[in-house]
Amino acid sequence: MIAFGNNLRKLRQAKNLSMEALSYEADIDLSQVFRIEKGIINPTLSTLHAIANALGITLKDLFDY
Amino acid sequence: MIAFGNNLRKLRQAKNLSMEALSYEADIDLSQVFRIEKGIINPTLSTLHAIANALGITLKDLFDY
DNA sequence: TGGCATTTAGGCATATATCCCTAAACTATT
DNA sequence: AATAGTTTAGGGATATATGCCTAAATGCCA
Repeated sequence: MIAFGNNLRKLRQAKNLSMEALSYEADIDLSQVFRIEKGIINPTLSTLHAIANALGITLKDLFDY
Repeated sequence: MIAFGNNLRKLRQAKNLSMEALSYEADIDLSQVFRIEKGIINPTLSTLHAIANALGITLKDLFDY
């Protein structure tokens, strides 16, 4: 989960998105983005899907690390 | 979520595993496997990770559909 | 047809993901 | 130094994922 969070941060920063911008695009709460990147929580598939969409990538690519 | 469930069922059957066998290997409840394949619930990353491991594939491959 | 494995179904309790909130800490940039 | 943007942090309420249980329905093979 921590590995996934690190990868997400990398992907987000590569698109020059702030956590707030990503949370807006994905329609998930900023606190969730923070906790997911930190590996504090264990996101659900729907949240992962929303994040992938907001990043303009597929779920498959979200896990390509 | 339903699409993911259908794909999971395909992957599981391709390995000739029953839901019960997969639930045992992944150490998750049989009722969860059923509900995930049916798209009734929204699994967490840790559950998805356990399923991928039990299938002998990566998370990336679990979402390759 | 009978029995066995598998899938489908639902109820209940517990853990926790998610949302909404406030606010502090950190990082530029001026 | 001061302001603005961003990240980090945590508390509380609600929704729901998960585990455990029982049992019915379905499929399959002897």
